[in-house]
Amino acid sequence: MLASEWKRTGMLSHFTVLRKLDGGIFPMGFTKEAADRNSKAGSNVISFESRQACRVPSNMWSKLGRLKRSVMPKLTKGNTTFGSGASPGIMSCIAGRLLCDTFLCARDLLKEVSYSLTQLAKTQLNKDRKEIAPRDIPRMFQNSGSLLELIEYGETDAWLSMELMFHLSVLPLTRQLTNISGNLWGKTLQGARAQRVEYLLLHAFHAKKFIVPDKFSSQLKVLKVTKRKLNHDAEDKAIDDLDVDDAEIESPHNEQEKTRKGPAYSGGLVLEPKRGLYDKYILLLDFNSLYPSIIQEYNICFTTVQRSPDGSVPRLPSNKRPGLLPELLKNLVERRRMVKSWLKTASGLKVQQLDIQQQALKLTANSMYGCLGFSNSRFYAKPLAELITLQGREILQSTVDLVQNNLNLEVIYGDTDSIMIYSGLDDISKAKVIAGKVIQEVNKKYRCLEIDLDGIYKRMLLLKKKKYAAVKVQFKDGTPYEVIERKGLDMVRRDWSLLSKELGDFCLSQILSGGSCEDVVESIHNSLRKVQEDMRNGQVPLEKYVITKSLTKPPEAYPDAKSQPHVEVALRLKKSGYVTGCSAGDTVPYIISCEQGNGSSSSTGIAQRARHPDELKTDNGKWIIDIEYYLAQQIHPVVSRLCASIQGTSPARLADCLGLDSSKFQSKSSEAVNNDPSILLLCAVDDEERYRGCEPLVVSCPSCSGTFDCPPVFSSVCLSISGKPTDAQAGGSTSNFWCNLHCPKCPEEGEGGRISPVLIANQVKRQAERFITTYYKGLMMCDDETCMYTTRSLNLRVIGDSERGTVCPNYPRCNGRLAIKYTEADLYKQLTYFCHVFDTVRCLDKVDNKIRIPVEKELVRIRALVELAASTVQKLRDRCAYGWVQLKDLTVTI
DNA sequence: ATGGTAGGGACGTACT
DNA sequence: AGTACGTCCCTAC
Repeated sequence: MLASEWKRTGMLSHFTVLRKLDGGIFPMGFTKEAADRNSKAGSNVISFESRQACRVPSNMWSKLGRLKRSVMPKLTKGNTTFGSGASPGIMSCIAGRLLCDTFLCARDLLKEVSYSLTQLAKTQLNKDRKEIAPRDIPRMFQNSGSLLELIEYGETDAWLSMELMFHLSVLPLTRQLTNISGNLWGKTLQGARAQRVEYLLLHAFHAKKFIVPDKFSSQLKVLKVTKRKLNHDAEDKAIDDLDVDDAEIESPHNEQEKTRKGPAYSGGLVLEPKRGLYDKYILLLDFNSLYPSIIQEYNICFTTVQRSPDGSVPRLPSNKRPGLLPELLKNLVERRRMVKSWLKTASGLKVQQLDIQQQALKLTANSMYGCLGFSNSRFYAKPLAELITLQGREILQSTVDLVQNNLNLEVIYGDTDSIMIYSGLDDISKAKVIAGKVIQEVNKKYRCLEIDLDGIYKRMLLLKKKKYAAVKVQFKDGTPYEVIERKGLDMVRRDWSLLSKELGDFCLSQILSGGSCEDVVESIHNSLRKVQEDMRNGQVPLEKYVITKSLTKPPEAYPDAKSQPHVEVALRLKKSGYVTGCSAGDTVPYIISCEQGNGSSSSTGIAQRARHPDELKTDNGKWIIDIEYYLAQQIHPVVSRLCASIQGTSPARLADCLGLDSSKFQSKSSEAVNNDPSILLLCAVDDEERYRGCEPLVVSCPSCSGTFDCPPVFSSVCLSISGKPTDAQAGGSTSNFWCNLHCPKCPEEGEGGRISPVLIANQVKRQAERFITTYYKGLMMCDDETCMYTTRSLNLRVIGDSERGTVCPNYPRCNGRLAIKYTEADLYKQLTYFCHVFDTVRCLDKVDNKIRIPVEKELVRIRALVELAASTVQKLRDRCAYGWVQLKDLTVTI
């Protein structure tokens, strides 16, 4: 139906049933208001139930379903099913009726950050939904006006769910899928994909007079396996009356699959990407429906493939007579081609119907392979699935070889069924010619398989396997326009905060803008500064910091959710009454665990968890939450992150600096760490500061025991690394990497005199400590802008005449004067310098032995984090006033 | 009861 | 302290 049709008044009717809250009454005037509305509508649109909840006459309740029943089934019977809110108990109540769960459908058909009704109404239907917190409901029962309002919200929710169903064309699509496969519509609506393929194959094999495999329940399988084992033990070779291949049933249970689903066989080939930013045309070619095509190309079927008894991958069939599977797929493809041809001349509602039909045909063809590899499928055929993926890998590899070796083109990436070719051309029409040539050459080799041009990228940033972005050139009526495509990057993932994603997306758009390197860097820096400022001023909405994660299992599946903090939270929310129906697939706020490490070993970094003795108390069955404790928990990730930024700092110490109760951040760190002065830097870091005039870092050489100054220009500390020392032992406490900073007194060759980052880091720490306890009283430095001379007052050597003041010893090159600074700022400056060197040393990227993070940026980052933490504290405090804290781990990376 | 594998990345714990 | 390895989540295909 068109929307205009079902939205017509009178097409749909509704009613609301209302009951009192426990121990409550209906507000004054409500009864009359409801009666008025009913008489106005001509029917009972509002009816209220003054008696106990759910007291339905025993002859009535089963009318919900089409099966007449006298005993109410247990509604919670069975697991609180995967993803769905309806348990088998509930399903049995509505037997014979179709249940369309728009939450499940939306999750299947759409890509959204959240699948809440509010979010979907906004993005799909462009409608605002009012959210009512459960805690507000009692208040709304207090007067007639607000109660009617509440009723309206409830009715709106029902309406929105239904509108969503129409919007997503759930019914037409599932009906088509069901018609194609010949299964039950109700099952398709539940999302039983494997069953659709099962029925499709059942019908096809039955029509050809094959005997189909038996269907085993999982219980039967277990029984059979144990029985078989017993038989083996007794060396009893008696024939089992339920005979099935040993390899197929036993192996999944025997091997790793017992411990939750490792892959059972190998899948698609992913090429190692040639990373980089490409700015000339890139061709994206991919095979159309690779796996269905392979089945047809090589005639892969139960009826054709000869399986080897040892469970190895079978050989390709030599049988030329088409098997059933290829025939079935061929049929689906042909039907789809026909539907698509009708589509060209169709109009109106017919277009929509045909389009859905072709979608359904494609979905069916594509899901066949997956079910061959599905261990619980009636048609489970691991050898076939393996053979198909093996062919896929070989086809991709041979295509790459052809393109590279015979056509002399550069393949920069490819995944399962696609290759990307860097043309190196500025001219799109020439690039297209190349694409045409490749397509021609590749397609020559195959009968059914077909490679095609899937897109042309103008620019592309290739970062890692499955992580890239590109400017895609598309055409509308012949005129080109550009779209940015993002694959696998942070901003397409749901588990990053909005702030981080927006910022990342902006940076990406700049990088792909084609502007000069300087402009791009400038503009990215500007945006980072802007965000930093916004965060400091509290202009970033709290929601942008929030991270949410989904549950893959129902909360009940985790009895003591030690390693699933979000699940633990979900359980608590449920118990506290705020969330009534939390189930797998729900998105829950991510809050860190209350558990502390087991204490038996040190953990990576200093991210120990806080624990408070009064964590949760129960009083008359109600949960009492220590707000301060939760506050500490909320901030703890932030604090830990900061600590990780500046090694050697304890959460407690940092909490102290941020004005928090440090006892709630107590970790097992040693006293020495707690006294580390680097924490003091946090309050003083200023990105405007320069370190000119700071006391240089003194490094002692491990070989000759002599000392020398670390270069005062910090970028020169950021040297590349000369490689691993030969005796570097994995697992030892020494670093595997070395700066090419070299002791000037030791010979250049050999191992002597090389300085490791760890050594520098230790020197920095020691010197910073010494500095802070002894020498901070006075610093003398030259006031000449270009001069770097600094000295401590304690060992001052002065050149010049005392009447004119103290002259810089760099005389005669320098005419500056030495000024004595006693300010605290200088202390911070010096410490900042140490910190700077320290962090520089820590910024070694072990992947390609290059230092990636310029020191200035690191400082900006630390400062931003400190500011963020401080403002977060306040925001969290505000939030706590309402009860549950919803702010999550902050992972904004500047 | 309710298709597949490959892979990145965060995080936690055990081990050396 | 550093590493190895497993779990979880989400994505690409």
